[in-house]
Amino acid sequence: MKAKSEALRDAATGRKSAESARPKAGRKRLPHAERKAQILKTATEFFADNGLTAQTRRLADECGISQRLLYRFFPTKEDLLDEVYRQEILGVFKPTWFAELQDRSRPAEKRIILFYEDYLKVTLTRKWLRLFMYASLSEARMAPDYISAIVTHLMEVIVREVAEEKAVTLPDDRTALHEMGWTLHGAISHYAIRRHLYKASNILPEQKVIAMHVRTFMVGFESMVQDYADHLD
Amino acid sequence: MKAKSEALRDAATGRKSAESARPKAGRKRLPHAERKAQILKTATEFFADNGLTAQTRRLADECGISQRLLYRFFPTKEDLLDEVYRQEILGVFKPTWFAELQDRSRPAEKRIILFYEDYLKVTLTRKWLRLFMYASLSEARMAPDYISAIVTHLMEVIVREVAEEKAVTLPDDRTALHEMGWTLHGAISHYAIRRHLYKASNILPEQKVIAMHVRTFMVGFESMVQDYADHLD
DNA sequence: TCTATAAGTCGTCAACTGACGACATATGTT
DNA sequence: AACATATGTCGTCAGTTGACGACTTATAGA
Repeated sequence: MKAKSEALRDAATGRKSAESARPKAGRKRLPHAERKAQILKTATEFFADNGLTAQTRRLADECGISQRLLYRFFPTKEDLLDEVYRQEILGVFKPTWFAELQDRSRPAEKRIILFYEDYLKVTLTRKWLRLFMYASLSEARMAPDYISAIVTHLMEVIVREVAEEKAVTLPDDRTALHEMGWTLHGAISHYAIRRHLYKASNILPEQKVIAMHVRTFMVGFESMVQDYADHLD
Repeated sequence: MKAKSEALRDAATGRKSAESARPKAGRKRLPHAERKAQILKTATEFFADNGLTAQTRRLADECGISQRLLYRFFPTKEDLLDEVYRQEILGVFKPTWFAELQDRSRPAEKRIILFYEDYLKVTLTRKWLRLFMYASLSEARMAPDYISAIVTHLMEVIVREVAEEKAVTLPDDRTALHEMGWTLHGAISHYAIRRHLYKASNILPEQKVIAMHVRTFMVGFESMVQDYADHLD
């Protein structure tokens, strides 16, 4: 490697100009499970920052261990990536969300706001979002089919709950239901994308944004359903 | 490279198992400008598919030329990437959008729908979106500040136009105005992201989705503004 | 204290990668 | 036909990678 494209390369490899990494002098010899957990934790941040193509040597530096040791825990880099993905991306979804969204002792708007406050907390972090994007972009079968299915289901639940509360009759087309839900979800997700991927500054606080988007969704709900019905070809 | 992580590697490098590429036997010796244009066109697709870390050799294959020839046109890979970004990502924004959005001889809803139909056509394609995402994720200064500024401006125009038509008084906080616009823009952008990045199937046609989201935005506009005012701390 | 074993490192291999000097050839002009 | 020049290729260099065999050493149980 000559010099011209150092910046690009460094970004992709995870190199830091001045070499940070912990003082590898610290304590050593962790038990297997503990070391593995530490590697996974570090790897999550590392790959989220530097992309899935970042190098194992840099990761090892970041962990304060030799590159060889990584291969005592994971047969290949891909296996490591798989485990990071499974734990950090898939692992954060909470089955309780479905139940809570359908708890009709509370008004739907309240339920949806509470859901999104929790949802944003675990999934729409810098770490999660960047990792998810890198995974989505890669051709790997790690692809977000599973997540897509979960979110689609969440959308359907949200739309049905609002319709129930507002006594609105929904169309039979479930795809349309999902798209209606995505109206809200897309807006909120995009807030997170803007914040963590586009590094936007001058951004409103999370709670306010959620409240605003949910309100808009609730108020426009009837006419959205009506509009769909009107546009049937 | 041994064998285990072939799939991952191949995805990142742009290799195709059975080696596609055009029959490089075809006609040769294009004039400078023509060849450069061909390279840029191919490079756009190539990097959109395989990421910014894909290799120059594979790109050369894809172009049907030798790797060396690439360096007759671009001093470094980074320069090539810069030019792709400038042409394909930045180059598609149309200054006329601002004027058209402010043409009050038409109803605001109509203007916004027309705008988004055009906007989706040029920016929210697979090629554009993936490239934009890769660029956003990379630490490179190629970062989307410029785009962010343009879109933010578009948002402000849209919000002001709707407010004018509906005779609604807007808050002074411009950040709030932008966030209101992002309500709509995020929802529509996210539709494209879902479609091209998450490879979602079962998706409603573009026009319908735009109409639905714009309608929801228009109907909920007053209460969104009101809600913002209510939540001032 | 001795030792088995788990925890960890060194050094290296082969393929990959950006970059480029040296060389080859098509094409139009005279 | 001869030539100048732009178009294009070959081969190679040096630094980078994922992967792994061989080796070292801390630590707990006998």
